[in-house]
Amino acid sequence: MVFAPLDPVLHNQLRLAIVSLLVSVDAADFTFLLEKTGATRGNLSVQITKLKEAGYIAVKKSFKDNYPNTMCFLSPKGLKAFETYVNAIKGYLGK
Amino acid sequence: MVFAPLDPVLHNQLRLAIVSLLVSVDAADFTFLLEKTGATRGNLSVQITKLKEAGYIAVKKSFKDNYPNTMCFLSPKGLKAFETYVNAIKGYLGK
DNA sequence: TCTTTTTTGTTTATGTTATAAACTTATTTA
DNA sequence: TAAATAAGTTTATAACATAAACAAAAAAGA
Repeated sequence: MVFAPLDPVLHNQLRLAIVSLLVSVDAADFTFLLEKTGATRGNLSVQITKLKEAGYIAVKKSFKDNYPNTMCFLSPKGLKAFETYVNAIKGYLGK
Repeated sequence: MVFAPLDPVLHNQLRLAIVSLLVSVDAADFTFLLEKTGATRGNLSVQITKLKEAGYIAVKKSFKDNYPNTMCFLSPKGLKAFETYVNAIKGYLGK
C-alpha cells in the first residue's frame, strides 16, 4: 500500500465541498455555495479566492437584480485535480 | 447531497495514513510507520502523540534489542472514528 | 578505550492555514 | 431618512503542520 500525497488545496473541508459541488452543477454562485456548504461568508470568500488562485475555478462577478453576484465555474485543471485527489485519498480509506 | 463534518484529527495526511495502516495491521512500531508513510521522525512523533491524546491509538513503549521501541495499536474509538471519517469523506468524492 | 556513527525517538521554532469577527458598499423597506 | 437586508471582503488570531535541532543510549571502528 502506498500513500499518495494529498493536494493541500483540496485537502480542506470547505474547498473540497466547493469543488465537489462544482463537479456536479458546473456553475454555482456565492449564495448557492453558502447554502449547500453551510459555511460562513468570510470563510467562503477566502476559499473561493484560494481555489481561483490555484486555477481550479473561474470566477465571474456581475450584478444580478441589482446585487453583486459571484459565479464560480470548475476549470479543466480543477476537475483533473479533483479526480487525482479522489484517487489519492481512496488509497487511505482501505479495502 | 450533504457535507458531513470531517473529524479534524483524521483530516490530516499523516494521521490518516497512520490510522489507515493500524486498521489493517492492528499493531505497528515507530520504524514501521516511518517506512510505510515516508514521514520524518519529528512529524511522526508529533502525530502519534496527537492520535494518542485523541484516544484513537494506544502507545506502548519498551525496549527491543536494546533500543527504545514505540508500539502503536488502534483503539475501538479510533476504529470507529476512522469508519465515520471514511463515510463522511465519501460524501465529498461524488458518485 | 575512546570517539564516531547509528538508532530511536522528542522538543522547538516558524511559517502556514483555517476560521470567525469586523468591516464595506449598495439596496430595499419602513 | 433611518434601519434593515444583501452580498461580499478584509483582518486578526489561534491552531496546525512540518522540519530542524536536540537528546540519550548503543554499536562499531580505530
